[in-house]
Amino acid sequence: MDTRRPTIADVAKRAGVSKGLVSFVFNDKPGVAAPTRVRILAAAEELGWQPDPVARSLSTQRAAALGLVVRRDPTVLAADPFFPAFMAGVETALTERRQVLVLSLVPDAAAETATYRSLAAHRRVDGVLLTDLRHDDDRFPLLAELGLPAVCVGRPDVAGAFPVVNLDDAAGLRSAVDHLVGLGHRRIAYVGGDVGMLHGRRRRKSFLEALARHGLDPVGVVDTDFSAAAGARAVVELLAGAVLPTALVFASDPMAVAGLAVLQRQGVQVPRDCSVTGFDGMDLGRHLHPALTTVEADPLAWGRAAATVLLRLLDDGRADDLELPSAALVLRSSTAPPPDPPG
Amino acid sequence: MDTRRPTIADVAKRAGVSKGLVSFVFNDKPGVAAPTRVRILAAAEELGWQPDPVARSLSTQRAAALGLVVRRDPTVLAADPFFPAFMAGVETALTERRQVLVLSLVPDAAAETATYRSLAAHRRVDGVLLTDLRHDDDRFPLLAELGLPAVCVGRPDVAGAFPVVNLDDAAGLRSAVDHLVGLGHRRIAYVGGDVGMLHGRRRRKSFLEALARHGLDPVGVVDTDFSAAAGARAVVELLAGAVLPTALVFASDPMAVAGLAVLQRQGVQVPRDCSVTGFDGMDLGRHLHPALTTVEADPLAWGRAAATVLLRLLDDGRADDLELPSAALVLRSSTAPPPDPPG
DNA sequence: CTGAAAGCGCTTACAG
DNA sequence: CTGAAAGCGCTTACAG
Repeated sequence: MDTRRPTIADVAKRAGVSKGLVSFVFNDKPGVAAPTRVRILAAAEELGWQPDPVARSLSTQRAAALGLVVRRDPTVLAADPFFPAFMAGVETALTERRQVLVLSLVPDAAAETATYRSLAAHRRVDGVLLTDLRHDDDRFPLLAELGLPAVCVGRPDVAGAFPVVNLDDAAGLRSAVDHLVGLGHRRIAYVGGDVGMLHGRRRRKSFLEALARHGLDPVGVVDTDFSAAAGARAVVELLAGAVLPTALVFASDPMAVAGLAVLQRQGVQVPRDCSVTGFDGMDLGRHLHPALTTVEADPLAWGRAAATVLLRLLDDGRADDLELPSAALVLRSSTAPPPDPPG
Repeated sequence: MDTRRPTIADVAKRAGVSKGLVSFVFNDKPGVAAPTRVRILAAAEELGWQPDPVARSLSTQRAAALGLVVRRDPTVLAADPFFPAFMAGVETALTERRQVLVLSLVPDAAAETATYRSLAAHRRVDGVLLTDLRHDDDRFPLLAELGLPAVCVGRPDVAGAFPVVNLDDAAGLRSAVDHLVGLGHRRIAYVGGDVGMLHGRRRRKSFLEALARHGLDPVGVVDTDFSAAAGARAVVELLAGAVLPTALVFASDPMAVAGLAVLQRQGVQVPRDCSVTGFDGMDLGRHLHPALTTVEADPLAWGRAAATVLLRLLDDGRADDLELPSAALVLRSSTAPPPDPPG
């Protein structure tokens, strides 16, 4: 019994054709007579043969792999519900296409750059998914230099060399503000994320704009690094301010959870004395006391879409931008009318 | 200007040697004269050449990639602090070795099997990291059939074909129980995880043994699937029982958080009326009110160790098991003496 | 200690 | 519509 795995030559011999023909069939090239095609497919099937991606890579110069380089502190990453779902979505798109996801978790900017360089130099991936887009993002010039195709997960702030798969945060934040104002809140504060990241920056802007549309100014705005610790500190700071907010809008769920704890610790009851909204739809939020009102997106769909668009870019040399359904407010029990409604 | 990337032939020509010699130098084979070696290295350096992993793979039949297939619901995965840190640890071990991590997130058993088969059939990875070990784990026969090397992250329940990198949970659980008993608790209940998973099963056993050493029986034991929702349900169930626990030991932090909320919702104050301990060291736990007493391991070190051992196995054909420092109890504020100490 | 050559398993012009 | 051959960029016996 031959334990050696079959090669294209075995299939060719069995089908009574040349290797080239077999290759043509498996690459959907035109010009193979239907009966021949059937014979070849049957031979491959019988032998259990599939093209070897490594050999194919050497010929085609394509890796059949997509890269995702995540530069985040593992602790912050662990608290974030986005990535696992996003990756699962990427996965669903890749599997059908016999592609693979190469993941790299890096601690800092230097490691990030080194990783992209290494991925490109060794052609380990054909393209990359760009998440956590930053203001003046140095990955754009880097990828241009490396000639590595990419898609932007979220809208970049520069005219793009790369296709964009966007999911609008603003609408969700607007609903959160509208909801609070509708409840009667006038003294609303915001605990934002990392403004070096575009989504952090945009959520902040969306909050301020939404508030302004009601003719309101924020009672306080604190920028953070998205960590729970920073969220907690921000609340301490806001509570020490001159005018106490009756509602707190957070740019992420982990911060909202930590903020909630600070409020409770200081004897502020949520939502009776102060309302709280989060952002991200962390599963744990629904199991808190009180359950967290938050803004939820669909990161799984986002991941699938981003991978699909990147694959399209690689195949066709171009791909259209894609706009996904917006993030939406999920009402739970951390919001209520303010303690002393005006009027 | 030549934009074509250099190949081994270019390096050989520049150094005035054959391609074989260059290859020997870059694969640390003996038998290259020192001066020649230096000349070759210099030529490669000047040209900025490094061996192309794809071409190398085709010759060596090694992928220079390790696989991690995670079969978990994205929601449960998102709540778990283990994986991001574990992967970051894997990363640190791989980078130095010019290896890459191929990650696959799969929803169910069928997809899991298909993924391992595909990874093996296409030689996309040289070996895999086995996490979330299960009782009677079907991955062992599968990997044996596929001839895919692996290392076990945690101790399997069968005599192993694969090296084991273990981190003992039992000690941490024991400290949690000892701590509670030392505080005066006698009515302790346990909210466990998925007993289909070995760590779920072992934590349960460790809890029961630790309790038995104090001559105590649990007031209740509930198995779950490790999800926050199940943790919440378990607490509802325990609170409806005949004898109320004064302390709850949870097999994971997300369950502990959800359980905490249920207690609070039912007017049970933590830790005054009931103490709570978690498991895993989720960062958010430290920012809760009350901050969660938990059992913490070092998943980053675990990831690095597991990858290192797998690489050793691939290089040498064998590798010794490795035992890491045990998980340890981290005291915070969710534990206190029981409301009515006996005696 | 070194060189020339075959081979890894594909793809893709090129010729017929 | 089909075949023979070169080439992708390495590694590794084999011969000297």
